[in-house]
Amino acid sequence: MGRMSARKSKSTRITLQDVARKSGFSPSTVSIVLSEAPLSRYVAAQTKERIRKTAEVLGYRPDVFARSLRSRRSNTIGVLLFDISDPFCVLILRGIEKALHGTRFMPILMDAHHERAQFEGYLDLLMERRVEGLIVVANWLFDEGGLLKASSREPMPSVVVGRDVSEQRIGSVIVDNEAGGYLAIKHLYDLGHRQIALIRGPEKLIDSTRRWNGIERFARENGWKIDPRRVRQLRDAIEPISGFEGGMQLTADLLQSRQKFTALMAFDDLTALGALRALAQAGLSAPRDCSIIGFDDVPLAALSTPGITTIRQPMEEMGAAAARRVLDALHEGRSLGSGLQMLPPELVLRDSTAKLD
Amino acid sequence: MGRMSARKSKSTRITLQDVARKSGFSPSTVSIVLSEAPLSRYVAAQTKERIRKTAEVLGYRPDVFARSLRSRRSNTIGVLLFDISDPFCVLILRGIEKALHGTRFMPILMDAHHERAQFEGYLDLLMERRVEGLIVVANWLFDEGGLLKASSREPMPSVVVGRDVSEQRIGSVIVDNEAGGYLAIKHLYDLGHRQIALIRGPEKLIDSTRRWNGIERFARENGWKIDPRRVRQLRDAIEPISGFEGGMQLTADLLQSRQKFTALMAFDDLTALGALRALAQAGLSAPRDCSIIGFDDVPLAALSTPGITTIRQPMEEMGAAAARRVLDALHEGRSLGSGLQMLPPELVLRDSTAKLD
DNA sequence: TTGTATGCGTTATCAC
DNA sequence: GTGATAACGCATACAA
Repeated sequence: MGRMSARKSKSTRITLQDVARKSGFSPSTVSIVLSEAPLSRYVAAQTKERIRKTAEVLGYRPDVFARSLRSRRSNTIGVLLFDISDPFCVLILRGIEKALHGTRFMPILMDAHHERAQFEGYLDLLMERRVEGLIVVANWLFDEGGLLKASSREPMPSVVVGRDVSEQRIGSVIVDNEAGGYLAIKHLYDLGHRQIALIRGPEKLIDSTRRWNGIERFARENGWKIDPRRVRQLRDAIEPISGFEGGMQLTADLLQSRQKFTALMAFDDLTALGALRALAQAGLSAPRDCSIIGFDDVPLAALSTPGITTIRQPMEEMGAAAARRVLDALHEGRSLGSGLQMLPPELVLRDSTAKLD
Repeated sequence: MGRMSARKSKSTRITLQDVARKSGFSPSTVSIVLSEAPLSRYVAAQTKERIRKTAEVLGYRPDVFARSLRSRRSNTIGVLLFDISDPFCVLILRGIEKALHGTRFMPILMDAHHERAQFEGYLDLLMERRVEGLIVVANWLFDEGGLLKASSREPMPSVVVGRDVSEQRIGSVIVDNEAGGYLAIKHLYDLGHRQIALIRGPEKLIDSTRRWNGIERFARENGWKIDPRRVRQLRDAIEPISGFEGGMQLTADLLQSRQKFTALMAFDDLTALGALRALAQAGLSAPRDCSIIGFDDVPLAALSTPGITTIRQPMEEMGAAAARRVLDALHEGRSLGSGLQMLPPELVLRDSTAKLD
């Protein structure tokens, strides 16, 4: 009776045992062959063939849970988003997915809704699911402390994309913000603009400083003077959308200040869109009355009218790079994952900037 | 020696056994208590207390894989997106997440990149991971055949949000497109517009027809005549972004046709943005020269200048509704999930429409 | 009300 | 080159 029990599976779920019986080989051999374990190198080609065929015919699907329980490998990589509604994230995601596609790994996504508690909670969840690696997509502010803590508790290859946390022992993939700031201001300058208003990013965001450094370097190199009266700064905030509000408000403020400016460099595209709105409300339009340049090249930048000239972050590539680093670390066994990787930005010409006449 | 083996776990992973030993109860009791099984009703309060405390102290984390292997439950719900880069999806996602939060279920996201093959592949992947329910977020075209097939192979509660596939045995959650079309045209009409251009959605998209029906009903009820010379239709396409291109092109076409129109109703927000661009290229602007209304209320609609007046789909609610239906079916054991659920649209006033003077 | 015994489907370690 | 056997960590039927 006990011997028969395996036979009476009602839901006709095919197990490895079934394949073994049908093919005439032992479960071990079947397992080795079907999971392409190293040992399968020593299995006769004919045997492999027969086993594979049988599995195919029976429609065998390995049980993920049994496999993971036994092998201690989940074949998953955790992807922790800080806020998926930020268009910045989506393309990064795509890059990650593409890089993971075809490997044995599948991404598990969690969105923290820019809430710290959720972030930690989901991190725990991912660890519980035994993800073998971790990619954090960070936009704006996020507290890397929690990540560090968790990551050290159960060390695994971790990469943060969008934030430089390389000082900690975690890998980072970011765009070269300094070069981006330089490119942006250079573009406006090359168009003939000299009276340029600047909206800096939030103080606590390291990106802000980097981009600013790029601007200052350009100013130094070209004998251009930054007029502090034409500079504003976004306030620290946790929601990306606040860039729009901020851009709108600060631009209105700039307009009221009676400091003439023929061009405006916004911290990012959302800020630029806000600036556009403020301009319109004052009866002005870009680029006729004022050129505007953004940063990021989120999808919206191309869809607004006028299209926003901007500095593109290669987001898909950044995502892919992050994924590849995790994969490499996983593959090579070394816990590599530390160190900073910077990708070059790129000027994208659209219609919001024009030559000063 | 054998007896000791449990003790020598190197990575200090705490198992249920450890909790049992430490607390002095048997593994089964501990299991019953910690997983809050029905039987735990009969366990002495004091026992529960002691077991919970011990687990807490030891830092016990149940092994997801062992648990799922044994219980045949994955505690996951598959979420299959047709294209995450469509802003339409993101809010739906959020709704799903929020509804699932706090339940024992966690969503597993897969993005098909509007490719049919990927769709099927990921569907398989999800089944392999033994998701207990399925939510498909469908925008634009998608072939429901595959879903149906898979779903019938291993029946589980499935809901599609964004497409009406209730004819099949799958649940659907959508916005009331007919009411939406009605609302949109009514708004323009109420503003005094009579010469209204219309850009219909792709022919194969059932939503197009529904919205059109709403328009026709309004026309009938108010003695307004739809002039076919002012009507255009988006071509069938699979990428949501094509709405922008289409809107731009068709609007340009309308402008050239010399059929005067004072307002334009676009199939969706992306189409409206395209129309805005075409208008600008012709030296016109909304709402001064032409009022424009969209559909969906994707995040971009609020950020463009002028802000797009639009018909809001309650996306977050739709996602939540879908999730709740799956949860209900799961909870009640019945395979309910069939039937159509329609949520009401809502007019969102922004700046792209104005009274005809 | 609690404990014992067994098996979920795999993979890993040996032995042959 | 292949097979027997023992875990992996948990949940549950059944016994007590």
